[in-house]
Amino acid sequence: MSDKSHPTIQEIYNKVHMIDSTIGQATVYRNVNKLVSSGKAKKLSTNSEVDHYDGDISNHYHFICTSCNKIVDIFNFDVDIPIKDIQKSHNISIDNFDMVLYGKCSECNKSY
Amino acid sequence: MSDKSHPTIQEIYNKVHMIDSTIGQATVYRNVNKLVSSGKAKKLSTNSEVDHYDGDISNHYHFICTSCNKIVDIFNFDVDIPIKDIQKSHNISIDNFDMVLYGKCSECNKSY
DNA sequence: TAATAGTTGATAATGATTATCATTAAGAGG
DNA sequence: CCTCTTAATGATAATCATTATCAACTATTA
Repeated sequence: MSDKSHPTIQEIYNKVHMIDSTIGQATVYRNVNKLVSSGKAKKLSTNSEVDHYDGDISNHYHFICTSCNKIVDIFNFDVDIPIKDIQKSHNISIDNFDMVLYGKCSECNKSY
Repeated sequence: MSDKSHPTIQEIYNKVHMIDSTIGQATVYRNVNKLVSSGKAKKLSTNSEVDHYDGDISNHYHFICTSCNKIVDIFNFDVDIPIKDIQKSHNISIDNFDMVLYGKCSECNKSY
């Protein structure tokens, strides 16, 4: 839950397996899914084939660098205003969202 | 490209196969991927296991009803302002984004 | 202690996507 | 029309992430 690296299941498994080598992949899948379905963690669906997971369930965006594939949290913006507007204008209720921004991070922009 | 239903590959295949039954799945996969990688269509990665595709590459959000799984386009908001702010404050360049909102549509909110 | 319910690890099964490959189609000169 | 080269196709096999299965183990309860 404290991991800020947005790991994949495989990365979580590797980490867990280091600590306790008796734990299998299935257990990691089961427990991560349990966290997600109980709302204690979030699944990040991206354009990459593997899902990433985030233990931070607070409202924030994600930025993915299309060069180095790094995932960065984006916190400093007011997300409530557009959400409320959309709810009102479309007569829907929004419980949750995933915003994924794609582009180049500052490091990858430097290199040419 | 004119299909506004955000179809899956399977749905595209079904439609295409009706028109010309000699066309196989592989061809649909290949050509849809070609459209996506050349920027003429977009892949929508959602929390569901199958990807959906959108021939409309203009900037807009998507709303997915968690009851009936309907996907709705959300156009009426100004997406440029937060994007520009984020680019400036994080020193990144954003080429593209996916915003997926999850909740209940007006029809599913009515039923109880 | 005994009974029941829940969790686990190993492995098989599933299902969406991708790779392979022989065949067919398309294009470019001549 | 021909030949040559290159690209696209359909069928099928392979891949890979995820899920289901199931016997063994653990926890809980009475």
